[in-house]
Amino acid sequence: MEAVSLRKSCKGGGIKEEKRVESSGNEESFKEEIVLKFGNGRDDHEDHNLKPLSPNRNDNQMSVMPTMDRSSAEPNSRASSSVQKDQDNQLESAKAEMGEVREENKRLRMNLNRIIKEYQTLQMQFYDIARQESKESTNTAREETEDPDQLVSLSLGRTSRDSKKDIVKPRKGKEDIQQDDKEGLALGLHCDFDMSKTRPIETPVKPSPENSLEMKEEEAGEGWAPNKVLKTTRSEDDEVSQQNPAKKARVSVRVRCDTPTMVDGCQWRKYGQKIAKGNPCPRAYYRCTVSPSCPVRKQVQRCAEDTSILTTTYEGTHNHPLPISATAMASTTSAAASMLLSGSSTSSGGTITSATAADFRGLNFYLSDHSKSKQFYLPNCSMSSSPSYPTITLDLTTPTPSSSSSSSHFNITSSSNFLSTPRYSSTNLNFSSFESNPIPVGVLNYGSQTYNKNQVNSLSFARQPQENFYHTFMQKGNPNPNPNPNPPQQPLQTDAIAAATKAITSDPSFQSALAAALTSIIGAGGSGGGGNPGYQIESNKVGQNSKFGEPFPLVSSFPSATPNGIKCSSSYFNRPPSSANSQPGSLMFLQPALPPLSTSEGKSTSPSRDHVL
DNA sequence: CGAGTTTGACCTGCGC
DNA sequence: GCGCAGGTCAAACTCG
Repeated sequence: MEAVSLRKSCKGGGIKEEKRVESSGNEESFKEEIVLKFGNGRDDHEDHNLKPLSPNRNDNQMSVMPTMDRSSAEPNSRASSSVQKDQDNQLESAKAEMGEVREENKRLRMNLNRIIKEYQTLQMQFYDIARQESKESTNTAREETEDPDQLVSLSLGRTSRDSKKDIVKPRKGKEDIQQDDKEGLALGLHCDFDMSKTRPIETPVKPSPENSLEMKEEEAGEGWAPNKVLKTTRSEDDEVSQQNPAKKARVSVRVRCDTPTMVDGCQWRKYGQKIAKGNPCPRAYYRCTVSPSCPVRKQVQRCAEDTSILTTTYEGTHNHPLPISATAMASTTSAAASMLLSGSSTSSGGTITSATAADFRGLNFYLSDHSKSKQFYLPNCSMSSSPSYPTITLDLTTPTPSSSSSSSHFNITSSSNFLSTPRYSSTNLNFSSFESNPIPVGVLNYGSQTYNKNQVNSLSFARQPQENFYHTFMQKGNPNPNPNPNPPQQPLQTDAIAAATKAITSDPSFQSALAAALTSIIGAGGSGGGGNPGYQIESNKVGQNSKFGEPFPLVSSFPSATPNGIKCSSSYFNRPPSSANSQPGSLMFLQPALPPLSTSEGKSTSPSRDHVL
């Protein structure tokens, strides 16, 4: 996909040429794209990245051009010379594009900085308001500030209790977290609350300036009218949903696995099963049983046309502490949900919503308007989603033949629908083909603090220069400059990096979503084959065996290089610590700071993890 | 025997 | 108002 656009500009190739390039050499093309995207600030990195990668592209060209020459009936000698020229032209145009990308990155960075500042300002303002409110309701405040469990509670949405706590919780939590024993976990989670403090989405009763703004946008834009939610919610969720329309955001995770359900670290009890229309495969309904009052539910259904694809839809907010293994998924879904809502409700400018497909290049970010189409974007999975709920889908399956991303491996595609102010939207993150792409396992570093167990890699989403971020990945993923060390592996890495970079610079809230998603991918890729079949998806009962009373590791480690793919992307979520025996790298599941569910304030100020962490 | 699953009935929202 | 479909309930059943 990216290769197409690049070669277009370089060679002015026709459609036929583009198609060939895309089909035969997109992996190398992705490398090239990554270089362009990441080589934005420092020449040394640019050079380092470009030089070893250029041969790849040339090799790719060599493999492609003869075919094209044959089609144009040119002699071989002329063909080779033209290939040389093409290569030179490509180099030049690539350099030119690098410059453009550099400029773009600068702009994005400036935007990001500005957003961070705005966020900080608004946060301060909100804290002042919150303190005033907390004085008025000191009783409730004391109660809830004394609840330590809230520090590790993840939210897909917000509950009324959460909101109170959010308001009450003083800012200190953000600093305390860094000294917390459970740093890795608490960090993101706490940031989540920090975000929620600045984005009190569930207080229609007590409208603050932010809230009123949000409500306006929701009603006008997304149509997240509270009335509608009130209608659709039922007894258990009434308390929550009445106050929080965003509570109903759903996150679907599509994984390819053969087991009945995927293990996400949480404890579920099946309470129903139904044959949904259009899909002969029954949909199973599960309820979180970690806490009796936990309102979180999930639906599990196999894809009708590809029964190996399992779609798990999460809905609701955990009102209890989560084990690490569960927070991995919870953070992913939460991040995705937050991204969905912030993205779908964001009016414009500087965020992912304004990014065009061309901007994202390797990224595919699908948003479908459920008010118009009730189906997910993937034609091979027709699981319908309620039009009442915005749904984001993390697609962890291999790309389908009909997928527009062809063989891209990390796709977050922005469709025009995204820009069309959908009433109810569905977002799709397509992290494809990681089965065959064991990514180097790194440590996700969401801020200035590195939560690094084995000090193998440092994958920074916050303050590390992108060049380092990329370079680290490249070193790990492709230590050998050999043009074809392991073709299937590289694209995912580079694509993921490109995706991360672009997304991060585009939208801080998306940063969290992407970070969590990357975490998933990395873990999945690393935990796959390599003689660890036990890491593959487990049955529900197996998952239940990991009782929550047992200690959960703070750090989950995975083999960094596994030749074989995995069958279920979520396998790592419940992976026992003992299984991390052969890890050259390790992965710590940090909780990305998730702006809980979007508000207009969050949109305009785009809370940044950089700031929080 | 307790916990979890199955499954038919029931409830609710929505479109016509 | 009616029918459809999604979602939930709860008694019966299964399993360890």
